[in-house]
Amino acid sequence: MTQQKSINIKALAANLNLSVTTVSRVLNGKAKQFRIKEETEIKVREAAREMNYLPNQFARGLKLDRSETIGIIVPDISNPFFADMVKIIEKQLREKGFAILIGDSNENTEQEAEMIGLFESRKVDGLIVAPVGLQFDHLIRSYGKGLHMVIIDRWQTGLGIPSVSSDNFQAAFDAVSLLIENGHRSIACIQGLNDSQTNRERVAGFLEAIRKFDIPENNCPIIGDNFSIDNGYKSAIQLFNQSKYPTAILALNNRISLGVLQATAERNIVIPDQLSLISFDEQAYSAYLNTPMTTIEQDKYRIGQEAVAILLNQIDHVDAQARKELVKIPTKINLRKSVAMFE
Amino acid sequence: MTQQKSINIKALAANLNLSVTTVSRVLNGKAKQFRIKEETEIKVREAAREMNYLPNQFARGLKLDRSETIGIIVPDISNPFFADMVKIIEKQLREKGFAILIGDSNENTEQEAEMIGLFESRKVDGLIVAPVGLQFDHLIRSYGKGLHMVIIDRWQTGLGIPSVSSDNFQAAFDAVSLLIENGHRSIACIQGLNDSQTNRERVAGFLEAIRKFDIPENNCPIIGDNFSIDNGYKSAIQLFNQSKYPTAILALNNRISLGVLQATAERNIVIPDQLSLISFDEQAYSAYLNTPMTTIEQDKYRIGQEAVAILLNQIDHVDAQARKELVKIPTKINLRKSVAMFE
DNA sequence: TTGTAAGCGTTATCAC
DNA sequence: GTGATAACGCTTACAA
Repeated sequence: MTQQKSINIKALAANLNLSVTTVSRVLNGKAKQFRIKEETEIKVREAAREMNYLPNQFARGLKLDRSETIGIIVPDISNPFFADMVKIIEKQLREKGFAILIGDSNENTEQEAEMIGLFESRKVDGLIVAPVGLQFDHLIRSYGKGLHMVIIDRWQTGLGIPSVSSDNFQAAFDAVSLLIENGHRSIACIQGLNDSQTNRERVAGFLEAIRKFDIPENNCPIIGDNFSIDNGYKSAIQLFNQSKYPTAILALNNRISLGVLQATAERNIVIPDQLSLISFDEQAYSAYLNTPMTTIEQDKYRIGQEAVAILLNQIDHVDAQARKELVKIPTKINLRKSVAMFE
Repeated sequence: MTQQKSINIKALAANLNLSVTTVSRVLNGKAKQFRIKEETEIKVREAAREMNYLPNQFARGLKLDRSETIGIIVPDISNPFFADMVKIIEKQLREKGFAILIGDSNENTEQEAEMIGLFESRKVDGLIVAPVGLQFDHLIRSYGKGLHMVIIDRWQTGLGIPSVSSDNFQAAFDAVSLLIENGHRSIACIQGLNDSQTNRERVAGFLEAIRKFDIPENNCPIIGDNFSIDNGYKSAIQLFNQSKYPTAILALNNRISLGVLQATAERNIVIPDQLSLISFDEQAYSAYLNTPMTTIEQDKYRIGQEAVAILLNQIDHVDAQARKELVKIPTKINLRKSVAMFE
């Protein structure tokens, strides 16, 4: 069975004894502008609905050089953070009539670049991309060629491409301040991929808080090297093997804190009695753990909203000069039982 | 800044002093077929790469009535099950050269139907859809019109549309059998949306196991009415309020079991000492909970693989008659510490 | 071995 | 108020 040709504007016009021009005008909302009889307009609209007319977007796109389609590329859609981002962005764009092409780069820069080609040849009107984040030249090149683009989450300084990201520095700073205000004087940071911008900022916020409150840095180890469960587990075990381990841990993402939980269960360390824990990334389960976890939650909704707004601005040629290079979105802390007053 | 026109086949041909025909043939891999000089072929390929030629898919699609694009519609991409499905399907289809249009129906049938229109006008070559699952006529209509389609997860009997789904009956049957073999004689089932096919099958499997082992049905309450955390929580509390509550719970999805966890924490019920628990849906956190949870894991990879295979078959007009209406994919149990020998 | 030209379904320009 | 027609960039039947 082959896809049945759906009706086209020519057939629709023939059916109505009208020219394609008139039909096209009505269907594009230009009836007033061309002073088309109201009677005609109604006839056209009704027939279109009845005959289930759907404009062929190939023909439309070819003529208008516009697809009403936006591409989204994320490094891993099975990561709930990105899945949520996609959901939010898809909804907003669909409400504006756009369709969404999705790409999962699988944390692979080469695939990311390939996808951009795939999307360019499908003439996307713009691109929202959460890059792998280690190389950016292909992005810069496409943006330079005139492809409308917004980067979310994993930006980098000096890219020249509009970006939207959480205020990771402030988030870490606030979380650590909270721990300190609760009496903690020895706080460990289990970090992720060292040369990602995200990690750098979170670590910087951690350190800044330590310094501001004059906590000896020696009491506050920064360990770990990637964003995996395993790294969280191993780093925690490493801490627990010391005679006097820190009274609190800041985990720089949700995988790391899962690893920490595994380690505490194994060592029978009770949270928060023997260890306080704050983790980046609110998750569906965060509130339902044995000890509900205090988390740093990113405002995905606002990140998506800003990204969409900036992209549509680019597409509409508006505000070309007023664009900020980086929009920082504040985070919030979900205070739960995994943080206790120490001493 | 407007999107810079990328080079077209005409310009490319002019640059090479060749006709567009020849260039088109080379680029479509028909060089042999038309006995184009190898020298010419190489020249063309090099120039295309150098000048960064990308075929305009509007023009191509208009001519060929084919988009090399597949639509995927899911009811909620923030649900990790569907996010994983999308990841798997996207990868497989991209490897075959397809781009993916994504739609999130937000558990709303009307939006689902609207999206199908959006995708049809973009001339998707086919559709993989996990429907909301309460109404199917719009799907049947589109499929009847010749839109290639595969349904995953939430199928229904008698649809006439090829479907791929986990063997929910067998999964529940196996899980309950396991509990019974571990000495449990009073097992509760906390169910989800009552009139969804998925729920029906899982409950049927639960009952079948109970009967097969001659467990009194009175000892095995089936309660709950939707797939939410809250329903899991309330149902569990309802059970715990009885003087003698069941020794084991089967939770029909991951949200429900989160609610159960919340209730056990609140009531200081220790898993598995006082209660065994098996939950549908393996999750990232399942293995890292205080008591690692025994889960029923769906084989998303195989579901995706089968769905893609069936869809591509439809598109290639192959095997039109050999198609099965429903492919059932076996599940597996991840045995962890939340199930204990009772007595 | 390569080229010419028609046609896919729209929209926009110009004409009436 | 409405219509005829060129053009968008590609593939392909037919020519050479």
